[in-house]
Amino acid sequence: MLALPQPYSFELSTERFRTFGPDRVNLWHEGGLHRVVDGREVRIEAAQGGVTVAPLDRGIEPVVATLLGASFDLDAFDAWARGADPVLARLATALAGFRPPLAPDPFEALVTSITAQQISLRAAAAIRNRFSERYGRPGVHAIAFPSRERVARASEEELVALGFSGRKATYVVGLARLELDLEGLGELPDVEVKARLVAVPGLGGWTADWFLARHLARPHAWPAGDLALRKAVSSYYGGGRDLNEKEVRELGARFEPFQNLSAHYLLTGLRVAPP
DNA sequence: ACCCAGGCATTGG
DNA sequence: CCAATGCATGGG
Repeated sequence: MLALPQPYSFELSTERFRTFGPDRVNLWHEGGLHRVVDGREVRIEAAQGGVTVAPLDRGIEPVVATLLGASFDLDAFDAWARGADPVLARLATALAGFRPPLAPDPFEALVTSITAQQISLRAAAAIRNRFSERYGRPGVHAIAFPSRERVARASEEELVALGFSGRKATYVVGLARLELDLEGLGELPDVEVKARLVAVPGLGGWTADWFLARHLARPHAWPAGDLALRKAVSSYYGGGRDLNEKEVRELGARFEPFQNLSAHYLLTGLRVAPP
């Protein structure tokens, strides 16, 4: 049993893993979430006061806690939303206990974003599944996301055969082979993380923002360029008009200091509790 | 047979 | 500096 700060909604928090098609790395299977952690497949299920994790070997708990977004301060967000913003006040109630899941590993976070650039999340998931099946270590049902070392030995041609564009194949193999301490990025402030990432071919502002949001869980991360976020912000705040990236970025100031949680509540809100 | 989908780099003005 | 262009697959 892994206790999570209450309230916690396993159903809402894992919605993302079911909505865009099957994800072999974070696999929804018979009412539970399966993922390979440290080489062993674990099954995570809803339980009173948190989740059960089986098997619960040494060292598993911190990774699962990260995966499930345990570090977000939902109480503070909830209190702020009720006082500051009617839209989020409503979503905080409608989505009570929703915690954005995180990518526990930086290489996984970046490659996942590269696959999702420009194309639908369903198409990206299909390509990523083939990629994981090809290079990842299989568990029982789920597959471990391919390691950086394994991808460094892959060829661009192989990736293209899996459905990557020629460009994305170059980016992914290049990232795997790049001498850059991805783990060390977590020690740096937001702007510095972003600067280092954007300097890498294939990683732009959108990818860097999602890295800050969904890997590092940085409170101020606000992916204003994201198409789905722009759509969500437009429908909740745009008065029937489509807001452009600049407008969405400027509107982000209104969510200080909870831009990351606000973005997730708006995105999930649009699917689960539309205006 | 289209068109769009949770971008990015390159090229041309 | 900004606009136009090509890219890959999956779903409508």
